[in-house]
Amino acid sequence: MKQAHHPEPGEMTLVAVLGALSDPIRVGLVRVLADGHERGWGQLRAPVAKSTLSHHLRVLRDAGLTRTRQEGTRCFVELRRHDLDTRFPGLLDSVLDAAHSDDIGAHVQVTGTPD
Amino acid sequence: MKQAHHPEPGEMTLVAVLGALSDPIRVGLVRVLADGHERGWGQLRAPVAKSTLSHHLRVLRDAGLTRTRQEGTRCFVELRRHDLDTRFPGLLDSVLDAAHSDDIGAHVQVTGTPD
DNA sequence: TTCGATGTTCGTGAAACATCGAACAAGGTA
DNA sequence: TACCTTGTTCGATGTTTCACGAACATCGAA
Repeated sequence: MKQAHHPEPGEMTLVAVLGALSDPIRVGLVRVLADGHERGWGQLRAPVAKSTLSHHLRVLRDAGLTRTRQEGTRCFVELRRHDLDTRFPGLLDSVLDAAHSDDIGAHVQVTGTPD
Repeated sequence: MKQAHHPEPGEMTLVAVLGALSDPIRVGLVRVLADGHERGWGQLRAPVAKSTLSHHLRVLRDAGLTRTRQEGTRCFVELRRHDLDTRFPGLLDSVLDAAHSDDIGAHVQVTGTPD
């Protein structure tokens, strides 16, 4: 389990961010993380195999949307809201608004148990 | 040359719009159209073959970002800014701001001659 | 050290995408 | 009518993406 790369705000590209958000599952993940809380992998419930979920989380991370932290064998994700808002002002909010009103990615859920 | 389908605002989906914007050439096209003027195909200068340009314009149209009008054998495009702003408030503006500050899609140009 | 839990990576296949050139259709023009 | 211009569609090709299960690596607990 190697430490993944997180792009600096300056390394983030608009096209990569929009590409990362052009998938319902990833929009669902972002929605789930939008409350600002860090979540453990295990809390994330998405209708895909774990390797596929790992893939989607990687796409989000590589685009700079999320930050991954490792603690022992557990992993935690959080939304890089501040970095995003600084780099692309207003973008995340408008996407979240639209995702909410259209209920995109609703099949991605988070369990109540903290781990 | 058949008449293309334009989705109603209610038929537009967030994921399709973001997917359409996850390509530098298409972002460039949107930037060029962002001044609100209608443009003829022939004014659009992009570093791709004409069939590829046709493809990109179709993706934009299918996602609901642009409207195509036909006049004789010429075609004209314009940005559906009002529809976009109504359907996904703030989204287009934040994307255009980001595209401008990062100069995304700058290799897409528009010639001065109206046709 | 052995086992179980947690994620990542690999190998693979299907689908989607970007791209091109060639062929085509339709409207003007000579 | 013949030709030219304009844009679409088609077929081929190579790349990327999404998906899965299996194998692997790592850590903590028994």
